[in-house]
Amino acid sequence: MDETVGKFVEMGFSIEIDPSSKSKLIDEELRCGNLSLTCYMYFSHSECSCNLFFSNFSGEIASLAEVVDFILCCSNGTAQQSRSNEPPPRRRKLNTAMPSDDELIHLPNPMIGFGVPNEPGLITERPVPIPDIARGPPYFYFENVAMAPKGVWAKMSSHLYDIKPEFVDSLYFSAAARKRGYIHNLPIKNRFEIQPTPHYTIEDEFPDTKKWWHVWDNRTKLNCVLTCIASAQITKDIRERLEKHEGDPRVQKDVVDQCKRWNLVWVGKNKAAPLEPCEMESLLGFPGNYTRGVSRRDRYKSLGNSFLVDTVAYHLSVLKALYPKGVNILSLFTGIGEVALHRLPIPMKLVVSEFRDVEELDDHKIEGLMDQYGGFDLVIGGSPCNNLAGANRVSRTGLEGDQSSLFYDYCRILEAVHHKTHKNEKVECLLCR
DNA sequence: CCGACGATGAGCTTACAT
DNA sequence: ATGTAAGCTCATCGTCGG
Repeated sequence: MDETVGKFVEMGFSIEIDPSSKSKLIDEELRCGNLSLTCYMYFSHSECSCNLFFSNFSGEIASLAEVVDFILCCSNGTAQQSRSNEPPPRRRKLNTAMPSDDELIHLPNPMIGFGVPNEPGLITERPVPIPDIARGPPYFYFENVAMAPKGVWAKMSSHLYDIKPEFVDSLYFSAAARKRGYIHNLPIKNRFEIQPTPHYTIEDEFPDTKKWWHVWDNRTKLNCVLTCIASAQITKDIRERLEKHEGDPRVQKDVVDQCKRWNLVWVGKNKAAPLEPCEMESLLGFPGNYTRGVSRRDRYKSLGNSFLVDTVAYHLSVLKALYPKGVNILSLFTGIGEVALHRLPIPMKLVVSEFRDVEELDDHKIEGLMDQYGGFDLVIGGSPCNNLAGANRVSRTGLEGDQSSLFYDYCRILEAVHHKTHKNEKVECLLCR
């Protein structure tokens, strides 16, 4: 690794490697005349190795010929980095360091992670143990969409101590599906459900819908709650079609498809409507009117971006025995982890959350907060899924996307907390002696 | 400016048939 | 083993009326 970097330095590139970071992606654009390559270096702390990738101007993996041309051009001494005066050309981000087939992470079926209440398949030992370096405290809990583009979960795992993700569909904790992956270093023994237990079917969750529910609509679970809902026009069209073509099985199938597409429930005669914000709150395990105070549209948006409280609380429930006096929490990207903890009930000594911008939370600030409050027991957060989510037609650009790349800030902050925690431990040990 | 609406598929999975 | 079909998804953008 050092040799490779050394050669680049000889060629006139200044590639900075942060020695405090154990795992890092360096994305540097190199230019030479009219040639342009992007260099990706990816460090894996599990393998203590460095992988080097190049992409060409189009964002594809550069051919050997392109790399050779570039190096020859550079050796004439005309190489420069793009940070100079002129703006860099627009380029697509490369999906870097795609793992090979045997490294890809496949989604389990059924999607129950290490087990869920009321279902067989519960295990209390991880099939792949947590590496020593990642053993808590500090504990961490990271969340994102399960069905991310290929290779994303393998990469996120490699940046989080190679801990294998736990994929859980929250339909085992509610009346709606929600397929999510969680990377965490929590114990998995002696988890427990929070009370009261949730409603597991649409009928139990929304009893008023039962009398309007058509027999040919055999859904018992809703689909994943998204950030947008159907317009009133769709409800109107469904009603008109059903009244016009009563009993037509083809129309009925189309209607059910629409209901699945837009997550509609039957709230009147032939009236299929989207959920109200307060109904979504209940479905996701939040207190009533939790998101009240902003526009309806914004409520839907934040609810679509939420955790499912009962799922998260089930995973976090093991903290109750570990921290009977309360948990110091650093919450990133979202304040929803706190709700899950409120419902446990685990006493919370502190929650630091809702940072306007995680990028502003640098190592210095983290150390200051930890000195001030006595460290963090749990770092919880779900990084932005915008560029990973299947519903995104415009910019599903992967982990390096504009929003989703904030994942690396989660890693950075976690690493800083980790580092500081262990540094303090050492001081304590010396004092003990 | 704010909020509601409609148009905009791909990428990945599983299930099933061949 | 391989092909085919069906199903699902923490969304974004421009427009338009208030």
